[in-house]
Amino acid sequence: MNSRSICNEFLHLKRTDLREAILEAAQQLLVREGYGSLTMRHIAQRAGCSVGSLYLYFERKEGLLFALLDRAQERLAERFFAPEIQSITDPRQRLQALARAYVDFGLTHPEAYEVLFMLHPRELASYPEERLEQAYRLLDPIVEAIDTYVQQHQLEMPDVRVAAVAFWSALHGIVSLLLAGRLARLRLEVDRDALIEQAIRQAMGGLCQRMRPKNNRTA
Amino acid sequence: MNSRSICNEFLHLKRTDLREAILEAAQQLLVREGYGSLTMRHIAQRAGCSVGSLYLYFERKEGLLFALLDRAQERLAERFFAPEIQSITDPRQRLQALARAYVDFGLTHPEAYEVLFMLHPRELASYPEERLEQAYRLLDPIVEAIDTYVQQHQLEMPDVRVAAVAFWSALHGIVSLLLAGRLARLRLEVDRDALIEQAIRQAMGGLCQRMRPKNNRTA
Amino acid sequence: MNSRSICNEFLHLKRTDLREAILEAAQQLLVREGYGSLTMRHIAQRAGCSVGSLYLYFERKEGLLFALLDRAQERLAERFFAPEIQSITDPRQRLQALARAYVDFGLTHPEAYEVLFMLHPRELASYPEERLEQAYRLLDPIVEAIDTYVQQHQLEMPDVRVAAVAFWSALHGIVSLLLAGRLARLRLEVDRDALIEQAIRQAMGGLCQRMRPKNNRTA
Amino acid sequence: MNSRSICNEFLHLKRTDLREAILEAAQQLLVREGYGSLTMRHIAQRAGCSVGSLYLYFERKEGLLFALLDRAQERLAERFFAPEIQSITDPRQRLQALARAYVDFGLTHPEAYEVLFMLHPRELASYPEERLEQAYRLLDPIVEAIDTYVQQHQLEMPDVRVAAVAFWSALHGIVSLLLAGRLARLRLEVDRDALIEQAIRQAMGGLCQRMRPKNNRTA
DNA sequence: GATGAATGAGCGTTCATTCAT
DNA sequence: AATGAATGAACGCTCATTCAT
Repeated sequence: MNSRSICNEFLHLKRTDLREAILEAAQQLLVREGYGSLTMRHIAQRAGCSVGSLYLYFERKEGLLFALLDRAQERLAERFFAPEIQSITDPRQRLQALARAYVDFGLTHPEAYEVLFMLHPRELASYPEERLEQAYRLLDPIVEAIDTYVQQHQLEMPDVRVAAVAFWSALHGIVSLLLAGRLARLRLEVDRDALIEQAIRQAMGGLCQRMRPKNNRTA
Repeated sequence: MNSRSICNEFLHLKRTDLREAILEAAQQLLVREGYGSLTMRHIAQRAGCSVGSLYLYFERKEGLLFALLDRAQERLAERFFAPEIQSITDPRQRLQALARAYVDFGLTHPEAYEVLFMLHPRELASYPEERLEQAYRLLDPIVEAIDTYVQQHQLEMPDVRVAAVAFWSALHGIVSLLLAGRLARLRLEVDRDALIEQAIRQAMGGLCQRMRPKNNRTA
Repeated sequence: MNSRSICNEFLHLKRTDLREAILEAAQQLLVREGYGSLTMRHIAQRAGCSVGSLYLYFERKEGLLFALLDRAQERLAERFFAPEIQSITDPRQRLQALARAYVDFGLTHPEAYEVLFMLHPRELASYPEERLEQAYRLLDPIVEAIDTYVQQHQLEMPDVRVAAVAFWSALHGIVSLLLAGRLARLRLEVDRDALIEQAIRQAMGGLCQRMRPKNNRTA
Repeated sequence: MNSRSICNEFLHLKRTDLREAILEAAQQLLVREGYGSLTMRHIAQRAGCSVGSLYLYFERKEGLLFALLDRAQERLAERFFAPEIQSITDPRQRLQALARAYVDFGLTHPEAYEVLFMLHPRELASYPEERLEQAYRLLDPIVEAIDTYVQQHQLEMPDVRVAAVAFWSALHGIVSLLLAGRLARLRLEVDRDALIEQAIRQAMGGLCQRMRPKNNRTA
């Protein structure tokens, strides 16, 4: 072990700090200025380091984005597996809690959400397959909750995973529209929270519509 | 007579059609390569003309994007106001037809949908206000259909516009996830059409969940 | 003589008019927007014709500039050889009248002056030698007036042509500084006309300073 | 170690000197090829660096021009405040020395002169006001010298500042005509230096012409 | 005679990336 | 570990000029 290694160990905390600072800077820039303004120059400037330093921690810009994705995944996972939610036994309430957690996560961590679900896959073409699949495994809690819910209420449902994806897509719809600011111009009479609550209500309501199929389908 | 003229004759392309060719090229590029690759050089190359020619038909890149938006609006409007849908009298069936038309529009005209609903508003900052509001007025048929549906079925619903937006956001969710290719890796057991059908079913089912609110909300 | 020639004769006036309109447009643009903004597009737009039409009357942009030069020469010549000036017999008064005419010409026809004396020779590199020399022959009236003046007052003067050039350069100095707007910031207490009058006075005064060389040179 | 490093070592050029090399290149281009050819690409090529490197030292092209102006100002100031001139006590001789210094400065530093006094103000529209006024304050030594001269010789002169501007404009006239090469074709019998000397003589002679106004003005 | 569509070259500028120090 | 100087390629855009009609 030469002096450089020693130095590295000694500086270990600082090293990690700069890496984090870079990721934070990139995240902030992404959500504030948009992907088009997410340049290495700006990241370095906001992180308070030189451009070259970025390449000490990330091989290329793409790798930096991948790291952002990893972070975002972790944060969403923390939400989904939090004791507050896991301790809810009633499947409907747990599903509702998960839905709220998802939307809340998207709105309070727009940068993470944007990276996770709104960045075009093109930009992440070479994101390792395994890490990407891991991302979508975040849906498992929703699948499980729906499964339990369906079984308990004896609902008819051909494929619970399909229902879960449809449920998730409804949540993604409201989050992405809100994040993109597309609902601002609609001049709704209700505030944002009421809209969200209604969207969640409808998403959950959609899960049990199969109970009375006869009256509705051909009415 | 140079090679271009020959080519043009061969392709039966009048020069006036170059404007359309440019828009087509831009649309294809946008959906295939992403906004980041939507450069004037690429558009010109794909349209088979020089960069300068783009500026004969569009004042700036922004104007070209705006024209794309206008086209997309027209196409969606054609779908929504088609006789096949307008002739449906049953409000539920008409709503379902609108939902299917919306999703189908998004999937068969991904470039239009992407421009309309997935491009970041930042890129369209100077899109004329009136034309943008006109775009969102495309949602009116959905609002009306839901309104009729709710009244006919005597459903409780605090604000039909909010419900319509939530309904729309569910549709947008499934379309945007499909377009972004985010559902490809989930290895669902059903095909794409079944997933869409289920998503629409849940979105519609969500509209009538308020009929039995007491047992579910606080159970 | 075919029908085309007949047509040409018939339209002869119109043709000449367009040529004049182009030159006028170019002149106005040159003085209002500067050489950097003197583009064929702008000229055509202001002249109310198409870009291609410019090339019917001028082989290239350079040729158009040359024509501007020719016009400017003619205008200055008209001033210098006007009866009002030619009829002045007193050499000093004629010289003064010429000086005033020169400065007035520069200030009232800035576009012509700019083309004649302020455009960088680089831009006129291929201006035909003969036409350029003809331009500088415009100085002849000044030379003659000074010559008569010197002889009449029996002034000592080694080379009257050199004196004339120096005299002219003083006039050019004040005109070019005024045209370029460089004197605007000096916040002089006098108005423009007084400054011009003083400049002319000094230029003329400089011609007779050799009369009393002893007291001045070594004082 | 690539070829550039070798070249740099060979030329004993430190990297910090690149800024100077860029300014030198720009100066040469400006005077040799004209403002129209003063492009960032040409500057980079002549300076032996890439285009991007220009932007390491100057925020924009305009900033590069401003730096040129600053340099030119300094050089002229050095001339005017040189001990050789400041030590001259006789006001007439000092004025003559200043005039010679001015003309000599213009002819030996044509690039500086062109930037300072011949570039169209349009190109320098956003040059900071203070720095521009500082440029024109360079004329102060001339004003002072004339003032002293006038007082000592008890000349009549309504406004010494106006006289100074007229004096300066005479100098500017000869310098700008020489720099623009407009006098080359006149085929004068005297050489350039004699012409300059005569122009200065006339400019100075003009300052004392008010001594005998009565006989001349209305004759 | 007149047009307008078209182009290739070039403009100022910014980008992700490299590398000697 | 960290830097900052440097670059080639690409960006959106404008130019003078050509040419079939």
